[in-house]
Amino acid sequence: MKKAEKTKKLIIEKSAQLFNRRGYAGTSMQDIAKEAGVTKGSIYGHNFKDKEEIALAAFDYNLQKLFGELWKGMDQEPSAKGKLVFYCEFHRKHYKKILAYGGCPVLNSAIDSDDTHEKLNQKVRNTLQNWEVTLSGVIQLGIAQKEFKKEVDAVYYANLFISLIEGSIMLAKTRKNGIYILNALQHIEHLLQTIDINH
Amino acid sequence: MKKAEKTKKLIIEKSAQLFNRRGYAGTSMQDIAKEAGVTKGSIYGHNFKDKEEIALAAFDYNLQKLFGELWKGMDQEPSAKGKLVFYCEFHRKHYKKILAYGGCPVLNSAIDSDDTHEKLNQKVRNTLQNWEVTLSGVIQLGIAQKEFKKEVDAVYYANLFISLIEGSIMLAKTRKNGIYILNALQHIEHLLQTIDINH
Amino acid sequence: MKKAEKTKKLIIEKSAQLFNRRGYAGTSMQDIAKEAGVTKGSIYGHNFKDKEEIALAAFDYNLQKLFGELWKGMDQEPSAKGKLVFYCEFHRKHYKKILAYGGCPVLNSAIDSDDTHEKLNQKVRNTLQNWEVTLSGVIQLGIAQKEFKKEVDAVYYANLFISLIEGSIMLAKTRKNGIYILNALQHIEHLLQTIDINH
Amino acid sequence: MKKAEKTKKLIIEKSAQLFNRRGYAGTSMQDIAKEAGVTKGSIYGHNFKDKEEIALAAFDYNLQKLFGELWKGMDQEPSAKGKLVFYCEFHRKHYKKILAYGGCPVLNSAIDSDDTHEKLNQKVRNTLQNWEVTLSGVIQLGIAQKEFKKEVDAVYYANLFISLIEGSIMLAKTRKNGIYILNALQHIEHLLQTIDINH
DNA sequence: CATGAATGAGTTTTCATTCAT
DNA sequence: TATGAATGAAAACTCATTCAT
Repeated sequence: MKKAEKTKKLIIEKSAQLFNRRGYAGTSMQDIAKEAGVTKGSIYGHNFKDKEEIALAAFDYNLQKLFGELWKGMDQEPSAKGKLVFYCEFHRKHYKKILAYGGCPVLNSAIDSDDTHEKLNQKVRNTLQNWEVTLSGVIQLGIAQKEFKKEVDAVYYANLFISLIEGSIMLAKTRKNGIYILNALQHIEHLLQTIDINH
Repeated sequence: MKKAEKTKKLIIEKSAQLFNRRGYAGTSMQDIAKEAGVTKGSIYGHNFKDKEEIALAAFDYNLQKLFGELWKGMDQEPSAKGKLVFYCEFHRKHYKKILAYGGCPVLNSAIDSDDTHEKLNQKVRNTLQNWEVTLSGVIQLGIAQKEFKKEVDAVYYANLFISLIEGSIMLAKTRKNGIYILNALQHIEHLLQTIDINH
Repeated sequence: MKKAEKTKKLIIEKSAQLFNRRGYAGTSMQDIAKEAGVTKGSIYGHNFKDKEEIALAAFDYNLQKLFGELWKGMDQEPSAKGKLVFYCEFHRKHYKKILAYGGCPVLNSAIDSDDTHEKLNQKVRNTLQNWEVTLSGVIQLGIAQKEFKKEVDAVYYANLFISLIEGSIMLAKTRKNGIYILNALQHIEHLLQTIDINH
Repeated sequence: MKKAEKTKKLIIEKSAQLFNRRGYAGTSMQDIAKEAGVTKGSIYGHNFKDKEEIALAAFDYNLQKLFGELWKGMDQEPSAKGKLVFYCEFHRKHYKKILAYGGCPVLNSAIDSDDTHEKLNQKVRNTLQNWEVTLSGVIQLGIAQKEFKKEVDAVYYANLFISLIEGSIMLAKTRKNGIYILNALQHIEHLLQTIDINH
């Protein structure tokens, strides 16, 4: 990797943490430059058109950093149930890291960008749609593989899972207590029982 | 009401909308002054020490405006089940207004304030705790009144409800579709069935 | 005294302390109104044209408050030597009060007003001239009354006394130690010995 | 010298004059920017945290500018008497410049900063202490070298000299007449005679 | 007369962005 | 390319003063 690419990556990495913690308006170019150890001027050099472009790249970086392994891991599980159990295990294993990192970047960016930053908002929208598609796809796979009852509404459950996790991350972050996430995960696993074909 | 009080109320009302839509850093005193039809200077003449103080008052105002009727209405219902059904009905009836208003101020302020605005964050924390206490209190009332099974974990369910609603509001706001909220409410009502003593 | 006059006096008294401590630019109309327990608007009522007018009245008030008794007391002494000893005694007795009050208003206003507030500066200039005239007059009286040597330069000594006292007040105020004033007074009294006709 | 250093120096130089003439509160960042020919924003780009930091640097600059040569010159004189005569000569030579510059920055800052600007006040306090130490050191050297009588109280005289000069600068500035300084210097030289071992 | 409210120009400070070197 | 320096607009907040009631 060339130096320019390395610097660009560094700027994204460092800004990503800041954006996740302080939001778009709360993160200054100064802060980013300082954190990345480069000059403000050089950020514009050949790398980024403006602050928004950094924020967009930072969002992608955060997604990959926090959830990259999640989808990979789920892929490795053959059964739908296994995939969804992995989904819960993953969050149970990593929620502390997510909280320490400033919370879920999807939730943070969703709230931060609505009504103000259309492009970032669009990115979040796409992400949430992908999550819905992926999770509901797994559930439908489960139905096809006779793991889950055939009358289960896959999209409905997918979004329940997302709502439970994002809502409980907000609770945990604000109330400084991870139990809310653990309870939400427990409930998701309970739901997996109820849609199990053997239930 | 005196003129000063009227103006003060106006400043809070107008700023409350702006804060809910654009967040703390994204809302300038200029914006507030313009929206309220007063000069920047005069805002400080109305006993507002600084921007933070306005934001704190605005948060209280938003809470009362959007959820004031909720707790009142629940109080009127004698049965625990009735209270919780009212809770769902209320959200079903008002979610469009909430979305149009910029989303749930508790969720928005929770995300906006963490890591940066301690006082507002504390207010949100208190609000979420009150919600937990109130909802779990209703469930425990239901247990006492033999409406709900005695082994039900009241606090656990209370926070599931909160997570589901807040998470789904984020989804609905971002994906511009109220269905996520309706589905979350449906699930809450389903949960109420499962904890019913006659279930 | 009518109420209006009383209020006017109160404004002057309270502002006088503030001006002496914080200077002209450092004292706001807000501060004055608060300290005097009146509204900002009422200050302008029929009392004062603007802030400068208050500062001018406050200067006169401070002069009278801190040094009014000095010139009266000197008047009562028949001999020139007695007058000047009283002058020293007075400062020895009152320097702590002067320091606690924010220092000598003549010195403070002299520094505060030069290059910026012509009218106040003129007032200070007049005051210092009066002091010179009064003190040198006493010395000349002493010469006439054969208390002091006839070749003594009255104006020269008068201004030495003023310089010593004002300079030492600055030292005492800044270094938080009254000894500098006491030493200056001791030196003035020593000088009185040296110009004594019996020396 | 690099451009940045040059600009920084320029900002200090220009602000130093303004602060000495108009005081801290009376000097605005706008004024400084205009005088230095830079934009307000750029001032903060030159490692000045805030206005106070500029004022502190300006004070040091003024001290060096007006009195730097004084202590150097005194160092060159071998005898204590020579040093103190140089001290007087220096002031006699430069008092017009000091008056034109807005007066003595130590006196000005002492009055300007007391009760309000603690850091600047501390700097002034240190300066006055250094002056005391330096002057009394010279007098003690004179005693050691048998130039001055051995019973002379060095600290007492040092502060008399400072009081006389600072007090007379205030007089001269306000009454627009340098004679007060010249008389104070004459008196200091007279005092040097009286403490001379040959007197 | 007195007051509450407002005004608008002012304050210090920060920002994203540009550009000569 | 990279950087130091600059820019100008905008941020939060304060001020002396005015005036309708």
